[in-house]
Amino acid sequence: MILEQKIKVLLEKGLKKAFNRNLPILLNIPKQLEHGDLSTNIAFILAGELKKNPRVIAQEIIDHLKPLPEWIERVDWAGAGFINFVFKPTAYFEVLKEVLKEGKKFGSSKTGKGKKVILEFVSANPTGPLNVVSARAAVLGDTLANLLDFAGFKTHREYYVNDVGNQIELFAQSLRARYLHALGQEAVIPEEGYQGDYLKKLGEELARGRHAGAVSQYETGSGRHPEDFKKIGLKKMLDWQKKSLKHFGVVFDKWYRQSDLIKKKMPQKAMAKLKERGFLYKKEGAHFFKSTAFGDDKDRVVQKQDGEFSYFASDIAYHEDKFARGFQWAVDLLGPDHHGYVARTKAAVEALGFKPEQLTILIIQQVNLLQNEVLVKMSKRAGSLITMDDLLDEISVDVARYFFLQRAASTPLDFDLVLAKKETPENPVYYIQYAHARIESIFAKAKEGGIKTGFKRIALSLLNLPEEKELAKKLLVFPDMVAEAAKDLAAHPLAFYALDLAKLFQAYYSQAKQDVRYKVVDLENRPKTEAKLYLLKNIQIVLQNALRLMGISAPKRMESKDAPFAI
RNA sequence: GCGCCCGUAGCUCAGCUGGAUAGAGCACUUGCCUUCUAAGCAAGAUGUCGCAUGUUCGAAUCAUGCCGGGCGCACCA
Repeated sequence: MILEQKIKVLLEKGLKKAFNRNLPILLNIPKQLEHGDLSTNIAFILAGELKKNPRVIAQEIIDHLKPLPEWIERVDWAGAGFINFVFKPTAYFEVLKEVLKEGKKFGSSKTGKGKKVILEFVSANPTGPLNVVSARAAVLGDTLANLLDFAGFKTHREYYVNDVGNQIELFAQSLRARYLHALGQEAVIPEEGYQGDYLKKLGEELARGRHAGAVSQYETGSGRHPEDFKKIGLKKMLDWQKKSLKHFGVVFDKWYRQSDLIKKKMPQKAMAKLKERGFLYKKEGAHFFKSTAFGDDKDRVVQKQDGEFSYFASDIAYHEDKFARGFQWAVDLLGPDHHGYVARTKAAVEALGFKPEQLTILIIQQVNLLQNEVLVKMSKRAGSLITMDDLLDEISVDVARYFFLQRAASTPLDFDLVLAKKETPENPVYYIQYAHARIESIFAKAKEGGIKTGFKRIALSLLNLPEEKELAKKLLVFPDMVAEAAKDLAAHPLAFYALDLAKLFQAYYSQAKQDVRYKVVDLENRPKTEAKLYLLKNIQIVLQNALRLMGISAPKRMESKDAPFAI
């Protein structure tokens, strides 16, 4: 909070005068209103050192804070020795001018100092449509990128395409089999291949093209070359994935192909570097990376007995390249099945000569898709999966995004499709959007009454209801929440914050039914109306900022009132 | 066996750089629509914060051990 800094300085001076000490001061906002606006436990910390009663210390500190700035009403100690500050109510509303001035930028900061950060997320195999787990990763990664941008970082969203290796071969073979089936020929889908319906359709599509005689660029001689299936299939899948992601509001800056990396011989180069640094050795015909030197459980194969590089070798090269491209910080979002990867990847980064803190790996826990409380088993190869697209057939992007953002990445997510649909009417996201829309319509009402909303001279003392102070407080805490969330790489505080703020507003608004003092638009009392609108404008700005960071729309009207959630 | 995540209200989860009476959403009960959208509001009930020990003036929060659940431990990607 902006006022917090001022209190800190005040306390520092007081400490110096009273005890000649210089301690880091922690302030927090008490849960109980009776405990004031800000409180500190500094007396407890000093008590240990000075061997004195914290209450006595607290009193001494308070004595040395005088004279108090005019915006502080009083300071006293309470409980076992907490020092509590109580502000004059107008202090908050005064500071709200900052919110108005900063508008869209309110809450942003320069803490990132323009540091270049690459976020890699989703990175699913390009062998099929994206499932709901990818959806979670996509929404979280996208929101974290927004958050980091807002906090002053320079972010880059990247999708790593595993277009090399066994899975792709199996995928191509599966597609080829489907294609041949469509032509009435015998063919077998590999045992570990991809059974999904989408490949059947694609195979048929390709076969139709052949019969029509329209397509030939993929054909060599009499039939399609096996490589073509890889190429065509890959393109189709990537286009599909891009489209699905776009529907979720997620657009990547770059789709980075593993095959490009291999073409450029980057694994070789990275391995050479590791060797040079002494972290590579040969055993039983394979090359190992000495990841145990950096805390991994065991050393990892980077070049197999058959001479091929392992997937991990490409990954090492990929991370090397991230830093070579000038990113100072790499954030990887991985699925829960990849958490065994954390130690070795961090080890690789360190072995390549980078600092361990330059790579942050976030594990996103699974999404348990439930249908009537029964777990839906998903397997891409078997073709039984609920895709991102399916999800958006059921619920809106706004709801989906909010749903995924409500939970910490480390928490598994239970998602009952039936329940999600049913719960839609009470979904918090509509509640938040409603708060925003409601403010909009209040402004429309005010405009009708010819109320000016330039906010030139606002009589702040007219904002004298306790809820108004609470609202202002909540608004002023927004930048701290954003900074904290960015620091923790956590998006869920945004979701909770928005809900809290909406809740405070809705409660405040509703009081007007019982109590005219709460009525915003009052043409008989224009100064009061303007003051309240000033507060509401600030609320709206902050709601917009919070929603924008989450990639959720801030509608001016809530439509379909009569049949709110007919599906 | 080793490693990672989780265990907080009936359900799903916040809170966890230790702080003063542990929160939200959903579900439940009871009220409230001549007044800026009732997609709403108010009131009510519910907790051995998995268990134990320790550190501390103070522990849901930190440490250690245990119990329970999930996931991972490939020369696959």
